[in-house]
Amino acid sequence: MENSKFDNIIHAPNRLQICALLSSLEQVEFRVIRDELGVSDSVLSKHIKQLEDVCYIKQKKSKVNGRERRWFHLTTKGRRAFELHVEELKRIVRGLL
Amino acid sequence: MENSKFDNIIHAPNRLQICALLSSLEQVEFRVIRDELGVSDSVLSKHIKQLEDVCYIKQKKSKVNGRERRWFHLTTKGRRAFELHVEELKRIVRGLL
DNA sequence: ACAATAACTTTCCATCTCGGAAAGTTATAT
DNA sequence: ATATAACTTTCCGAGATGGAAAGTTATTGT
Repeated sequence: MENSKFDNIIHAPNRLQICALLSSLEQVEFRVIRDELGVSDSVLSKHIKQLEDVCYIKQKKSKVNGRERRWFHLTTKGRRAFELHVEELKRIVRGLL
Repeated sequence: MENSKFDNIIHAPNRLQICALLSSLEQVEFRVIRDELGVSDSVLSKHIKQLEDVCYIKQKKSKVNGRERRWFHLTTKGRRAFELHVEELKRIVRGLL
C-alpha cells in the first residue's frame, strides 16, 4: 500500500471504531468508548495511547461526582487522517462502498 | 466485534484489496494480483491460501504460452462475505460514507 | 534426454501486534 | 488513614505478517 492515504494505525478494527465514534460525537468518555467496543480497560488504554502518540486524538479531564474522567476527541490531524483513510477504503472497494 | 459481519480474514489490508479486485474483475491472474498489491510471490501465495482455506476464493488453471497460470475468483460465499464486510464498514463509519 | 526456467508453494525466521490479567498510579471519597 | 474510582503499565502468550530461500511440478530449449 504505497499510496499513503491508507492508514494502518486507523485500520485496526478497534481503532477504526474509536475514530468513527469520535468523528461523529466530538467528545467521548473513556468508559463509553470501552463499552461501545466491548474491550477491557487495558486494551482500550493501549489503543488510546497509540492514537495519542501520533496525535490523532487528545484528552481532556473533567470531574464527574468529584472523580476525574477523561474525554477524548479527534484532533484536526486525526479527523483528516480518518477521512482520508475512509476515502482510501472507498477507492479500494470502489463501486461497493 | 461480536457482530459477525465484520470479517477479520477480509479486513487485513492485502486481503481486502484482493477481495475488492476479485469482486470487480471476475477472474484475475496471480501475477496481476501480486503486482497490483506490490507484494512478493510468497506473501501473495499465503494470503491466497488463507482465502481458499475459508472458501472465499477458488482457482482455475489455464495455459498461457504453454505455461500453467492460476486465475482466481470469488466464490459465492466469498462475495457474500465481502459484501457483508463492506456493509459493516459502512455502518461503522456511518455518516462519513 | 537433460538442464534451465516458469510459476507458484512451503519453510524458516524475525518482527509486530493484540489481547487478557495482574499490578501500579493518582486523586478523591469515607 | 484506607478504600475506591479511573485509568495506565507491565507481563506474558498467541497469532499475524513479511521477506528470503528452498522446494515443486510442468514445460521449453538444445
